[in-house]
Amino acid sequence: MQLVWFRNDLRLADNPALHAACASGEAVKALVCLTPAQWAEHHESPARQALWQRRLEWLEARLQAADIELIRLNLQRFADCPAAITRLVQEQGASALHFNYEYPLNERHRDRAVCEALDAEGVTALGYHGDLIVAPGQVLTGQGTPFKVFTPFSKAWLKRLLQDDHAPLPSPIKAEAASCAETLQPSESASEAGEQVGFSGTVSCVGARAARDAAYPVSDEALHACLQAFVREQEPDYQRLRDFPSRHATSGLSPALTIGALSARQCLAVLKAAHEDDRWQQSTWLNELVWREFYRHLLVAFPELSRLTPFRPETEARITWQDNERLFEAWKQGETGFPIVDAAMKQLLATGWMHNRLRMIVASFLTKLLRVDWRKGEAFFMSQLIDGDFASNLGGWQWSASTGADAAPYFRIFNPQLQSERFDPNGEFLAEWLPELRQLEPKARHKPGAGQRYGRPAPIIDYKQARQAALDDYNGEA
DNA sequence: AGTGTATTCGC
DNA sequence: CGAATACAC
Repeated sequence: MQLVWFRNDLRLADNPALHAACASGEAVKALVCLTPAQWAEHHESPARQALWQRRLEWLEARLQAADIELIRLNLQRFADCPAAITRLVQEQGASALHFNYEYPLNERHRDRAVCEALDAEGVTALGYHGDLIVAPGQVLTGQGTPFKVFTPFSKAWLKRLLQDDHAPLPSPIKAEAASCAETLQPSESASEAGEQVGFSGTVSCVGARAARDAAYPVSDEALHACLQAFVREQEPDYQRLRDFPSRHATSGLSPALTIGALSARQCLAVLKAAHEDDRWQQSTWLNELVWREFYRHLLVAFPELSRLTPFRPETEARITWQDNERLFEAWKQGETGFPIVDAAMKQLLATGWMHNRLRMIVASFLTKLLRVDWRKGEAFFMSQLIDGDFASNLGGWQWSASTGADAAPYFRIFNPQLQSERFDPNGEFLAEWLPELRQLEPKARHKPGAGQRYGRPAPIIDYKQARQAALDDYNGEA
């Protein structure tokens, strides 16, 4: 008997670990380790945990139909895994354990300890790079070193991609009868989406509204319909429309990617299939998937990143973080008095999801204007996001704080009002999340007047002063 | 994946 | 005098 250990790879197709176990010809059982104390330490959000559980139930039903039992080990922390899995392997008489790698350091330590424990029992434990399109270590500079800058990485990544066939692995489990297929809600589902790359996984089907209703679909039928619909109908306009939060022009597949209900490789396959020529290679949406790959490759090449150390410590040494709990609290609650920041935070609090353009705006606001340590923002995002993904979130926050690989220069400070006017020109997004502002003319919503506040708080900082203070601090003039 | 300010251009 | 451009931060 062989075991497949499912983690954030809750899928049947394009799953190398499941594929290998089934290919052995032996009986197969599936395993999950429930480690709520560890998830809490990782600030994993309730929304993400609920999505993972729902998808697990879907997966369990499919596995059962193929006579694959799902075994749940109720543990607390990753450190409990080696002993519990060893005991299980002995009880079940398993000959091998298969799993797909996860790249944060705690996960890698967990997996190494499990491998060593099983090795001592004479049981084979095998890992696979099922989470990535191109495996870590496969994209290197001419000197054989890892890339630290995105643009050359992406060129080398594409070149490496084209050297191999990256067709997704088929599901080793026969398709089920359509009876348990989720039905897609008409019209809304495919268009409400968003994807995240800077800060999170990348893709979901239903955006904001659905998250609030716990209505992100978890069946393959629904997820693949969403992916197909996005690539066919929205991806062509993705570059033009993605930065406007009110347009719902992103894929919204990030929660599914983050828990591995969909793989990046499956996304790529659908994108390629939609093109008869090579133009898919220029897709801006593909570029977002490459960001996801980049941040995972970095995490493998520079394991210390997992300890929340700045990628470039010399940059962070020049920053004095302010430990102002009042300002941090205002940011968390969406009560800063800056409409675009507050609307974005309200969207996050209400739905567990935030448009990526807005993630950049609120992260710049927190790190540059409030000068709150980026690690506080990183942890808060993880605690709220339904698509919380350690590598992407970490990469996004370090990019925003200008401490990361290929980060924004420190002086790149977003002006919240200009960003609002540029990316929500008609004030529609503001009106959706700050209903008090609906009484204002669209153009006036970006900056409520000095006297009348229309039910919104006064700005907690003076933008010009805060911007100058950040620059002065960084330049050593403080 | 930016902003602020000075300078120049064009009417 | 607004738009385009240049450049510093």
